[in-house]
Formats: sequence, structure tokens, C-alpha cells
Amino acid sequence: MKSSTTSSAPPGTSVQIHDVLMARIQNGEVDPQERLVDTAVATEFGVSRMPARDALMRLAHEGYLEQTTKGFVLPRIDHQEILEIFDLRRLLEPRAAAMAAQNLSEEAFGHLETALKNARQAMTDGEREKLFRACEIFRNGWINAVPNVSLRKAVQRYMTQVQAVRMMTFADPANHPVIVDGNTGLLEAFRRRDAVAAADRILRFVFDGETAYLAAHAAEEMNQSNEPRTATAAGKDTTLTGPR
Amino acid sequence: MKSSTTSSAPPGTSVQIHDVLMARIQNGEVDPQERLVDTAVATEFGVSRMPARDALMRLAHEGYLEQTTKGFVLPRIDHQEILEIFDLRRLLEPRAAAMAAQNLSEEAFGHLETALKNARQAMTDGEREKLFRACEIFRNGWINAVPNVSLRKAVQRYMTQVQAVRMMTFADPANHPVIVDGNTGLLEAFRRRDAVAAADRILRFVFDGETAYLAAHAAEEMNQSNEPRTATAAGKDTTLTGPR
DNA sequence: AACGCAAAAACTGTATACGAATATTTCCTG
DNA sequence: CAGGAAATATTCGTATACAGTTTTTGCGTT
Repeated sequence: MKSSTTSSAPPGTSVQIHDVLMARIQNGEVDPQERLVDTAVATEFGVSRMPARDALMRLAHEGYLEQTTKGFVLPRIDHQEILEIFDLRRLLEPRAAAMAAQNLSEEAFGHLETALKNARQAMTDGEREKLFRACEIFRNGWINAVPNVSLRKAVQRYMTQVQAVRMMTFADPANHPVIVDGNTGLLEAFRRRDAVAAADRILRFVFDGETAYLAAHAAEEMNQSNEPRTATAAGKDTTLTGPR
Repeated sequence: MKSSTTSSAPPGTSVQIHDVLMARIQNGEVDPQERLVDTAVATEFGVSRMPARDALMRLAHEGYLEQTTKGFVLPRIDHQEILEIFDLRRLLEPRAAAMAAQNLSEEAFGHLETALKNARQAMTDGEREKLFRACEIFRNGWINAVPNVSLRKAVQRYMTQVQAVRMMTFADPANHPVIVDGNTGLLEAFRRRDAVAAADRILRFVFDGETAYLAAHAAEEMNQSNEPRTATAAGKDTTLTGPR
């Protein structure tokens, strides 16, 4: 199948559907409980099941969706896998950040600065969604500056875990300064084009992210174990409940 | 699509086709010039184009094949990408080997020993194909002992590069002892369950592999640039020529 | 009210067919 | 003999349809 990033021919319907659905997934427009069924997607895009199915299967292969017998759903990365991927990220991202530090153009650096400024402003204003988005732009910005394309793709491959973790850790506003300050340190290293500092900063950042995730996960498990006894007392966010 | 390794239901035809084709690719039974066309695959397996197409597309997503307008072919990793993946492998494989050293069962270690013994014997006998196969078994054996599933999959993902490099470097018998001795050092580290030594050994091994690849690549480029003037004099293996 | 069973609905995998795009081959002209 | 154009062949993308599997819903009985 032609990739939308490499094909010189105008993309076919299945590629277009893939791109639209991927953008929705990445922008958080797909509900975790939602099921993407190929007949429904086909109807929405006015095509037959085949191109819809191709697009959904491709998204599943890329890790953005998971196939079930009742449609495609957002992947549920379990706790163990999230920890494993933190391990992996610590292997990949320091070198990636070091390479980015040496490779960043002035223009690209300017974009990082803007994104971080937006993140800090959104944190101050308490606008969680804008903060989420600005952090995403910041991360994508420096990753795109990594000249080793295979390393860049390897880092990008774990975006699903990064997003899953963020959805948990962003729920607690206490984590917001950790993220923004971590990114500020990274930006400083980029400003100095200091590869060693960039590697160190992102390593710490990923450790901090894991710490925040573990705290959020422990809180979630505590909430779940307390559920039967406090259900009438608590007006709890239902997204924290339900089967794993 | 259900993965053949995770599904509890009997695999459907497209999964079966996928598995057979993948085994062929990994066993070197697919010619680099060969094109896998979905109509031909369908005929071979006695099914319609749809499951054949699904299997081929899945193999393409997994990096085992590349889609062209005239069928699926073995991927051609270019020189630059091979070097990038060497970089990546040095990030991933030391930790993978360290974890394997700590996790290897006696049974698994025994299999590694057998594979290495077979490799040494094949090298002595000058049986290149058996040597290739034994090295493959050795490598797969220790990778399968890595408890971090995500790291294991990440390492396995670059098998295509490993195979492409081997096809080049195995052509020169002078490289055979480098490979066997490197694996012997790694086995020694595994025997001692010495994580640090295992990491060091595989790091050296990947560096040695890159050195051998660069030498083979330089020789290939020299052959290509000399082709017009020495064609009548040289009885050259045609696999070294042709467009990239 | 709960449980079990059967039927209906929902969804997927695969079959066949058609049209479009691309590559290859053949023929004609200079 | 070589090059270009046209025709043919090959392959893919997508459309529609059918059958099987799984899930959900409804009804009856306890």
C-alpha cells in the first residue's frame, strides 16, 4: 500500500480515510469506548467496505487501533507494557534529543519556543486541552529534527503509549508544572545546542513521566478497590472505572 | 486482524498465508528479484485475492515486504538506512542482551550452545548456508529470552536490516570467524549470566558487523565503478551488480 | 426478578467482478 | 536500426454479495 508520506500519486480513498482517522485518533476525537466498524466508516466516507477495512487494518498495524470481533477500538496498553515502553524510551530518546540538539534549525527552534510559551500560558490559564496540544507540538517539533530517520520513526512508534500516559497524568493538575518545567529544561539544552544536556534532560523527563504515571496508576487502583464501599458517597469520574 | 501469536481461534486463511510467506522470507526462500503478486499468491493457496492481499499488505506493514505498482517485493534498505539501523541497534541490543543474560533458562542456554556449536562446525566445513542458519537460530534464541516484550519486538523489528547485512557480509568467508567469535564471546557472557559483559559483547558485535558491512559496501561500490572496464576479465557474481 | 435459551442483529472474512493505472510488447515510420 | 506510439497484458483498488461467527436482545419459565 502506498504510504501517504511517500507516494507521489494522489492518494486513493483508503489512504485518505486512513489519514483522516489517524488525525482524529491523535487529536483525541475518538472516544475510548467507541468502536470503529468498517461498515459505518464506509458509509461515513461514502465508499465500500474494502477501502474502509484497508484503512482500519493499516491503523491497527501501526498501533493506533486494535482489532476486536466487534470493530476496531483504541488500543489499551496495559500497565506492564507501559512500563516496558518507558524502558524503551529511555534507550531511544536521549540519543534522539542529543541529535536534535545538534541538528535543530533556528526556525525549528523558534517553533519549539512558541509551543513552550503557549504551554506555559495554557497552564497558567488552566486550559488543559491547550496545554496538552502545545506539549504535543513541542515534542513532535524536536523529534522531527532528529536526522536519523530510523531513530525518529522508532521514537514516534511509541506515541500511543505517550498519549495513554498523558491522558492519565494530565488529569492531575499537579503534574502540569512537572511537564512544563521538564520541557523548559530541554528547550534550554536545545538553545545551547548542548547534546549532552539534551540527552540528560530528556532522560530525566522520561523518568519523571514514569513517576507521575505510577502515582496516577496507584491512585486509579485505589479508586477501583474502594469502589464497592464508597459508590454512593463518591461522585466519581466514570472514566476511571470499568474493566481493564 | 488477529495475530497468529495471540489468537486463540484457529487462524483464518489470510493469517495462514501470512505465516507461510513470512517463513519463506525469513528463510531466504524469496528471491530479491521476485515479485509477489496477489493473484498468484491467491492461486497458489487456492483462495480469492482478498485474503492473499490482506496477508501481503500485513507483511508490508511489518517491514518484510514493500508494495510496488507491480506486486510486493523484498524491501531494499539503502545504505544510509542500514547505517542508521546500526545506530539504533547499538541503543537497543546491549540492554536486550543484558536482560537476556539475567533471564536465560538452562534449557534456552543449551539451545544457544547447540546453535553455536553447529555454527562453528558449519564454518569449518565451509557450509555457508548452514552457518547462516545457525547464526540466525542463535540470535533468535537469546532475543526470545528478553523479558521486556516491547524491547524484544523492537529488536526483532530490524531483522530485515540484519538479514540484508548478512547477505552482504557472508559473501566474504573472512567475515565468518568474526561472526562466530563474536557470538562465542556473547555465549560466554550468557554462561556467566553476566549482564554487563553481555551488553559489552553485543555492542562490540554490532560495531564489528558495521565494520564488515562498510568494507563489503566499499568493495561493492568499487566493483560497480570498475564494471565497464573489467567485465571481460572478471567472473563476477551478478548479484553484486544492477540498479539500487 | 433472574436466568437460560433462541432468535435477531451486528460484524468480519472471503468470493467474484469491474474499472483504472501502470508496465510491457509490438508495430510502424524515419 | 532505432525510436516513438499504440495496443495489450498485468496488476491493483474498489464495489457488491454471501456466509460464518459473535454479540445482543427478547421472551419464557422458574
